[in-house]
Amino acid sequence: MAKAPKMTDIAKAAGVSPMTVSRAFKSDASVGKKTREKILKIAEELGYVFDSTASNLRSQKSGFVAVTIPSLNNANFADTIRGLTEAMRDKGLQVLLGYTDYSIENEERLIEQLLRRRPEAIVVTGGRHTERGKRLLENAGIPVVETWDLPEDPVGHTVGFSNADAMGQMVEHLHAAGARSLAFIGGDDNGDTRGADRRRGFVDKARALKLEYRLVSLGKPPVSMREGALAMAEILASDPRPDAVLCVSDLAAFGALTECQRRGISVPDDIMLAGFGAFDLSEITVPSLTTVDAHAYDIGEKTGALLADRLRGELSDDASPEIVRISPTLKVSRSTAKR
Amino acid sequence: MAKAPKMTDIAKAAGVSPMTVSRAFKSDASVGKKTREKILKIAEELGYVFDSTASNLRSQKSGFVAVTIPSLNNANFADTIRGLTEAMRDKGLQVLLGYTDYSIENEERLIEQLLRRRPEAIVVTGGRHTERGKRLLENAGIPVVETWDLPEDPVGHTVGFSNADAMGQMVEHLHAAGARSLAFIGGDDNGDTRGADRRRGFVDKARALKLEYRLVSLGKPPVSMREGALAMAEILASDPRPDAVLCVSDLAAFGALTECQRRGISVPDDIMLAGFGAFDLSEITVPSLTTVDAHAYDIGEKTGALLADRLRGELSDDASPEIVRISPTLKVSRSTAKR
DNA sequence: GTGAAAGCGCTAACAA
DNA sequence: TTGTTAGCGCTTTCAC
Repeated sequence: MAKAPKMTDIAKAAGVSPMTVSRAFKSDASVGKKTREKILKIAEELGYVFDSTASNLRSQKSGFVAVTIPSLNNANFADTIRGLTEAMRDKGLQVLLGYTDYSIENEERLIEQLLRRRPEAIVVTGGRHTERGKRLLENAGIPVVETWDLPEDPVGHTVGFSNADAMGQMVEHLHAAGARSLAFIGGDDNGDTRGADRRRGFVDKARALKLEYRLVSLGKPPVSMREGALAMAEILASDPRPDAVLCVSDLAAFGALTECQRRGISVPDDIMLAGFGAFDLSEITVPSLTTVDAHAYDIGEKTGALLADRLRGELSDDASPEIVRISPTLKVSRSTAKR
Repeated sequence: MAKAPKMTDIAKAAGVSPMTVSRAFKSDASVGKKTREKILKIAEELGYVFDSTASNLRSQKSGFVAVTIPSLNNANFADTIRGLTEAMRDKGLQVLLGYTDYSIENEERLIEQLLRRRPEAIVVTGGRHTERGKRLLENAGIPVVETWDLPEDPVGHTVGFSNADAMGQMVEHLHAAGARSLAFIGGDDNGDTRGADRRRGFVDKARALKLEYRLVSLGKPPVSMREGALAMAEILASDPRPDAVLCVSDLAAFGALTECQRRGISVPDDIMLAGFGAFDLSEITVPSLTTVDAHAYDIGEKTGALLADRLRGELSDDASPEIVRISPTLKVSRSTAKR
């Protein structure tokens, strides 16, 4: 196969200068209409593929927005990425994605790796980082957005919500539904700050309402369906049983629900059950799960909109770190509705 | 904030040439141990971040492997990406990911966009492409891998399996389990070739075994849990009912299962049910779902291994397109085990 | 609307 | 082990 043609090859073939070819590939540049058509036709015929690697270096714009999420295999984060990708697409920006497996040490390595690609902005999940990770973000010289959280000391912009408050609302709902003793199924502390915040919100609100409560913690995050089932088995074996079980995610809640099904325990009549995250399955389980919709897609979309603004007006960035608060919605459903 | 330091700045500060700094950042290059340590220390102090954008241009190596998947929000594809990412990480290669929403027109646009970044290889899901998409792949001048399928006319390498055969095995299993009339829940044709192949495998095998069968098709892929439930509702309303229902994915199967639960229909006693994909939930539902494990993670890992080989020995590539056959495993479980 | 010259920040190739 | 020179394929800048 012949060597891949470059811009000068197209220029020669079209009888114009490389600069004109370059302009022909930008939609807004000033090129004669016929000239452009001719150039694009020749380029297609020769199988020319624009080299953004060179363009990026010269123009000092990569067209990337770097993003880190804890896990690919999580519908919530996938939705956020979709929202972000779609908000960016029109602006000609591409998402460069990496996952951390819920480890801030991995996050640090990932951030460094991503910054080497010279993204125009970086979006991270959560507000907890290693010291060096945080320093890398601060010194990156590009807009930084922390999502899915409201960090106390944000690095840059924020698009998120209080996981603790959202879980607190859930506790209030269960209290109103008649529950007086609760259990919380979640992971250990390490890594998943959102999970830890939810647990904290649970504990604080349970105390405030003078409810009995207990915590069932499993290994490191994310808590799987299977672990949810194991935790529920433990809870069901206890005496007295709690009136309601709250879970760090719908996946854990679903696992817990199946354990009830296996044992012939009725949800919500024998025990109420709630999840977090409004995953697809929460709507279709029997009974459907009460959960919290954190509006994952919106988080991505609003992050994209925020960045689109910032990347337009050059200077406007360090001027004003922005905080976009998302309001999670409590979705009450059958699993907490005693008949 | 001061301007970001570049290699020459580090060189000056360390009293060496830029070339030595460059070498200090490659793990295998020949630099004095003390020199390297000094350089790395200074770089860290000055907050230097290596610019791979420039490196890529000069060395004509991007360090990217481009990957397209139909959807981010699918645990199977997420697993494949994890497998691929982990196989690549050691080789210093990064995955550049894009999703097509199950549309080969989107795929074409995506391929073009990805190729502009000059990836060192490209991995696509499935073997069906637009004409121009296929041409782009053929002319890309880099290794191409098609996955999750065994295309009749592969562009380059293949790491996949026959979706039709796998579903055929499932039909055989149900036949052996005593089913004589079957139904298949799946999507329409457009886009999801894997789904269409599974349906074809279902039909062919059902005919070969002289089983009665029917198809329940829903909108465009992916078939959701909700659609699975709707399809099952339709099937349960029919008379006579089929003995077994096969679904294009575990997600559809789970939706179908919940519909049975809602109506007090016992799976497997009243009707047998099977899915595809070995999603997490298949193990934990009540009853657990018979499914096909396509070894999604392996697909990614083996693709990574294949590419690592090809990207090492320069010439070995166009020499021999490789076909790596994955053997899906039938996972028989409670949902097809009549008591 | 188009072109010429210079250079983005690294590293290949060669030299010492 | 270290340095020098040139240049990767584009686009900025300035000129016409």
